[in-house]
Amino acid sequence: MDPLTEAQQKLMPEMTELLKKRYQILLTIKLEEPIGRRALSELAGSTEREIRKETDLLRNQQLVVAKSAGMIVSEQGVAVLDALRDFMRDVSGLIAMEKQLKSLLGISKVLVLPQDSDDIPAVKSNIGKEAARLLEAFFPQYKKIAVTGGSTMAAISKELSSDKRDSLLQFIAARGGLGEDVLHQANTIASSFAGKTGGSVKTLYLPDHLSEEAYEMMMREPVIKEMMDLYDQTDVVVHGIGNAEEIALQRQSSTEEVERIRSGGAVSEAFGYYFDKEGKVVYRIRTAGIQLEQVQKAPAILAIAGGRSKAKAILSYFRNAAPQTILITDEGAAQKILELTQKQEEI
Amino acid sequence: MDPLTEAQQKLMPEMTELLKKRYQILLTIKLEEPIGRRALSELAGSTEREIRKETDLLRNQQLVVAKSAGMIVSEQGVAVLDALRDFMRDVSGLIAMEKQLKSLLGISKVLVLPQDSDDIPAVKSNIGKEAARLLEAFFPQYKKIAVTGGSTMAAISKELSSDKRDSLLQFIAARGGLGEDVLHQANTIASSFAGKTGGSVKTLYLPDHLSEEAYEMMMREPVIKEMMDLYDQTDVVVHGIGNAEEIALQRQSSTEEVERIRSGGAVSEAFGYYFDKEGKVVYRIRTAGIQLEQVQKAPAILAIAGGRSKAKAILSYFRNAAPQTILITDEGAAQKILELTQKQEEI
DNA sequence: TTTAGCTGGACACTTATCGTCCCGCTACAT
DNA sequence: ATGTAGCGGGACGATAAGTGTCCAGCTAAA
Repeated sequence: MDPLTEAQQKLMPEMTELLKKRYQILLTIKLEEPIGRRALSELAGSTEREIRKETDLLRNQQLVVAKSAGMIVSEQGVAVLDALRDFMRDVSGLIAMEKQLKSLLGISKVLVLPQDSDDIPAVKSNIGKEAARLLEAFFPQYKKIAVTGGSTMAAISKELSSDKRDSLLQFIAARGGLGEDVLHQANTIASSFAGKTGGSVKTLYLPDHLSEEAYEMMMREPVIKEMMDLYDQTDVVVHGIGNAEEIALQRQSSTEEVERIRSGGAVSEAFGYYFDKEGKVVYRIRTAGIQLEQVQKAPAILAIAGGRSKAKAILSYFRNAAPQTILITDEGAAQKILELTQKQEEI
Repeated sequence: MDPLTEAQQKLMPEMTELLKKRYQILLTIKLEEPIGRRALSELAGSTEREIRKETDLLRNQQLVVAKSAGMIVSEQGVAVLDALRDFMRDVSGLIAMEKQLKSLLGISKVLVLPQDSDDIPAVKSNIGKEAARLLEAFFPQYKKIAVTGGSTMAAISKELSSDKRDSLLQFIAARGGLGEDVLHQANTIASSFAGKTGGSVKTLYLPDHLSEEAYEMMMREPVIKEMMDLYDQTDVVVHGIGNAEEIALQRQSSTEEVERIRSGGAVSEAFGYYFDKEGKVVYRIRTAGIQLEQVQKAPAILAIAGGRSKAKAILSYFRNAAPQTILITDEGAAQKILELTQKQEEI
């Protein structure tokens, strides 16, 4: 780190926290504009008064302007965000974390974003935005993109900029409809991606919890077979990583399933597979969808998960993840992962 | 200025003031160490509590350590001071001020130091220190140095580092003994300089307020004549600049003299000469000492004066000062000077 | 041995901050 | 056209933080 910055921090130790807080607020406003105090305080995870104090300051500094519909970031504000982006990543130690995680997880790229989405819901939007930027960078080269479901994936679709339209893009739902909220189903997300980018969409509608015979029969259907072939040609896989138990409960799985997941020691879940803490597959939901092998042979894989509560799941998943996988996460998760592994080393 | 710093300031406008304050306190401790809270609060011009709050912080940051004799700056603290020195000058706009003053006063070099010695007595020590560094840089080249009196000059002698000893140096009292405090007489200062540097000293003892005849007679004395010749060979002149009225009062001048000084519109004083606001000599104390012409033909001249109260005097003196003169002043004086000249331009 | 000056602790008091509610307004959806 | 949700700004008692001031105990120099 810059020796000047270090000296500043020595003389003003409160600077880092204060800068982080204000930067986060300004960033959140930018991501959600126009937004009011109350909504902002929800997203930032602080009280209305706190938000008010800081936004008053930001307004005085002419970084945001207050319109009747809410606050928006001024041109100057955007400039400040840009100027501080790398600095904030450095000063928070994010760059150092990325390096550590890269070697720890054995993958080529890790992106760690500020704060913790467990504390500050707005961090999810930022993760979504950066994931969207990364994904968009693949568009010229790769056209067949498989996407899963989940709120994390929804955040990405929100942040896809519509000025990168490309009608050749093909978004493929990586999984069939499951017992999840329809808004966060892979099918919904895939069509949302397509809508934002002007690409086409391939959805997969298969009810969850089929009997084995029904399942086998469906797999012989041409529409379904076509999807299975598409999975083989996938260029990019974009997926979230979940906590095994949470996901199992969300899906209203049968008690038998939950039992198998529990007894197998499942920690993480991704595209229908459950992994234990060694990264071994301990269970798989019997529904159509992309195969683990198909994911791993894709040229590019984006794995997205934030919040310290996901640390264990991330660690579990990356025990056997493909080396070309790119992880996009946040400070909270990254910190926790490094803590956990450090403890293990001590033992 | 660095765009990153600018962005930081936008997001944390209180940073500048806070940094300045803490930097100044740390610097003052360094200059006066070991020093206690009460003495420090006097020098810094703030309350004991304020000082205590900040020094507690500095101690927590391990920039200072508290010994029973007082606080001293740690190694880390010195590093912080060094790292921040140029930054503070930049962020306070001192560098910009120096440029403006250089062209305004028509001289080649101006050094502006932080804060205002009218508010913070410790600033004088800093001015003294920097003046000492500048003077020391001349030592290899120039050996004959004429010095005047005053508290400013005393501050320099305090800060002369004794590890630059040079027995060839010759310090010449630029003036005879005047009705001033003996501690701040040119003679005292000159011998103090000599003591610190290992050089020799030439003092000039002549009572103030001599009759004209006695004065003429003295001037024919060999000891005195020798001094007059030395003035001709002076390499460096180091002098302060005073407010005409203050100096006149300090010297317990006769009412006649004070009247002449007043009616002449004298604003500034330096080495016994009084200048009006156009820089014209309006009066000269009849005592032995260096001549204005002798000063102006010296290869190097250091003029030192700080505090906004000295702004008018500085401005007055530099109306006709030699272009090789170097001004060492502080933020308060510099700011006031620029304000004053800006007002004149508006009219 | 005395004394001056230092740190660290203590405490009442003032000041600023915070949580909370309300108001009038605007923009959008009905 | 009209209702309504959400906005910024104002206000104010409760509360926490900061401030001025003193004292005890200690150390080092005179």
